[in-house]
Amino acid sequence: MGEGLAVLAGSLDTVRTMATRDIYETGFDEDVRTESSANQCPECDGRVTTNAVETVCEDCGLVIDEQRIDHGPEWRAYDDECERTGAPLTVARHDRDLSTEIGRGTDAKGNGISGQKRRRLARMRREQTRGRWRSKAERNLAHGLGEVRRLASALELSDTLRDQACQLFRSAQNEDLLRGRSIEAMAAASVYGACRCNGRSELLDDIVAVATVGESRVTNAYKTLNQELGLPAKPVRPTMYIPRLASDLDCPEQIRRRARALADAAEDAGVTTGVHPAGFSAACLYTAGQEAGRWVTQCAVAESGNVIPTTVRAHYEILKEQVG
DNA sequence: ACGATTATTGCGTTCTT
DNA sequence: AAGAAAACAATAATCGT
Repeated sequence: MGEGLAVLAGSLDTVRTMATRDIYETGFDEDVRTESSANQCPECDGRVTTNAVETVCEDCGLVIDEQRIDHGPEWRAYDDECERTGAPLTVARHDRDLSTEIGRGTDAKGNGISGQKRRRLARMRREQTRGRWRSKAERNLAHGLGEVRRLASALELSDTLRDQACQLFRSAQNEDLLRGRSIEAMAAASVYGACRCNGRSELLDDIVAVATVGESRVTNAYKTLNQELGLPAKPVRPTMYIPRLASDLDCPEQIRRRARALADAAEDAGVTTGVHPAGFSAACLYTAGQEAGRWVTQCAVAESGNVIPTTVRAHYEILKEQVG
């Protein structure tokens, strides 16, 4: 009995430890990305990975190719109830771009319009504009999607990613997550969520930098978004910080490559779970610098990674063990 | 600058109300 | 079921060399 309890206590301890180390490791277990060693980034010769939506350089973040999914037109049998045709729908506009615009000046044949007819058209246009938003919710949706589009454009995200963000915003509104939160905050959170779900290296700071609201509000919105919708967000990995920190420190190409290799090896070895990604990344750069003969100090890399030298030191020790 | 030691923080678990 | 508390790992702060 006593022995059994001891064993149970031991296993519980292990479980708890693992749970604690899981903070930065939540999300997908399997990595859907596949490496294509044949491809190299034209900008920096970095390694290139391809996922479901795009091919992107891991070093500089350059998007090399997008794999758009085009299922072609829908061909259906005659006994199907409906046929669909026309321009593709988009999730990026509140009315999916299906609304009618009433032009001015000319009719369909390009002839001029005058007099009574013009006044009638003007009235129709006014009513059309008034009736465009059937409800407050729809108005909010249009506002939110506009903001998402603006953010996506400011961050130079791909159309695919932008549409995912728009879809997230729609879901957020459908789940009534906007209550008590600003539309701008949820829009920013949607963009961030889309980035995280695709394993992109954009950080919260990057989104906040172009957002119109403060970081805390975006954080709050993203938290609820993540909780309520159960986002398949991928963990933030140390390798995501390497290019950022490297350019921040004017790092030589060779050292950056070495730091990447170190970070990759560490991730494979599973020693990066539960640690501050930026801190570990900073340690990788420091270690690579040491190997190449004292390139930067611990303090320097720590500062650019927004951590303290102690943290860099702790991971530096681990990296030395790894190498040796 | 680097290393060692101590303090703080944030987390999930577990016990309690 | 919700909150308090003890326990733990990672990080920050501090001091000494």
